[in-house]
Amino acid sequence: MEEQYGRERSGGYVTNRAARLFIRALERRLVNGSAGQMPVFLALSDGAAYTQTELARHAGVEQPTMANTLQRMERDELIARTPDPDDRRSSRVSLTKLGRRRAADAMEAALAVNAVGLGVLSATERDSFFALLHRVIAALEADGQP
Amino acid sequence: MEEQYGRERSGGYVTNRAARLFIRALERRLVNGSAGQMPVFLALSDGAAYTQTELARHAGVEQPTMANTLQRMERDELIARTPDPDDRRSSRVSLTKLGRRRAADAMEAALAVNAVGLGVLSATERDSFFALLHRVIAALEADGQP
DNA sequence: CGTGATTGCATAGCACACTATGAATTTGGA
DNA sequence: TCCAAATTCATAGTGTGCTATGCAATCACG
Repeated sequence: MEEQYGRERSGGYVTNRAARLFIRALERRLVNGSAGQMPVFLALSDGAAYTQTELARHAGVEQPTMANTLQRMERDELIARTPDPDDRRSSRVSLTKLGRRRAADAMEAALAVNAVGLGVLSATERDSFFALLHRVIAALEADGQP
Repeated sequence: MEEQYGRERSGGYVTNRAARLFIRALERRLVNGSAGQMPVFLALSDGAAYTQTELARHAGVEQPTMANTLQRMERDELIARTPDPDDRRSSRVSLTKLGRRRAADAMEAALAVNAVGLGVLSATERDSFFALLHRVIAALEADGQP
């Protein structure tokens, strides 16, 4: 018998559902700030300054997506851009004082959300969870390439 | 580029990344049509007619999200709405002939994407994958409730 | 029977993701 | 040197998701 295609056995459905629940759980814990800023906070919170392209690659999103996110974060005075002296096309992005505060809050919230979502799994199961997801991610990334 | 430990051990990051890769893999295989329509196709492809609220619940999205999706699908003549004779607030949504064709295409594409993404896992690992994700989803759903 | 609560849907406004495209700058090769 | 290719970023347009809110219809109960 053919495998019945159902929502509950669809990798796309379950990962999408889990991802949206993670995002909502995070945003409930953040009065100001939203989930798309997390990878930027993660990259910059140690004081480093990256270019937009580096941040996009680091976050695993396309460049225009990161451009929009940085525009909002600049509007909200979470980041600052300083022109790159060696390349006039480029800026180095770094956190403002406010940005560092928000980054610390966001990091704490992310830990709490992970505790809720993954806390129902044993340490061994958590390892399996990440290992399986990483393999699925690798397979899908390979599918996108020529 | 060295891996950032935090990102790779964040449930939100990995599920979000996997979900977006599933969506992109699906949409590459669909010339017309996009991923948000999948749950509607899935619910209606057996000829059933549901209300908007039922579809939203079935898809696991909020009502305004489904309202937008149905509006686009109606614009593209994939669905039709017939007024509910018993409740003048409500309509029953069903697939048009074009919608049924697109639903069949989408279902086939979804199976192909699952084969790519989950094909790297053994049957046992696939079972673990879904079981673990369902438990994480349940934990996060519980977090949202009072 | 009426009225307050609930339900079904629409709309507004935002965040964030994508593709496609273009402008400016830098790089590299003939 | 000089011009074509590559790189960096911005912008336009669309889809999908959310919360907040409002209106109309239905329901429930005193």
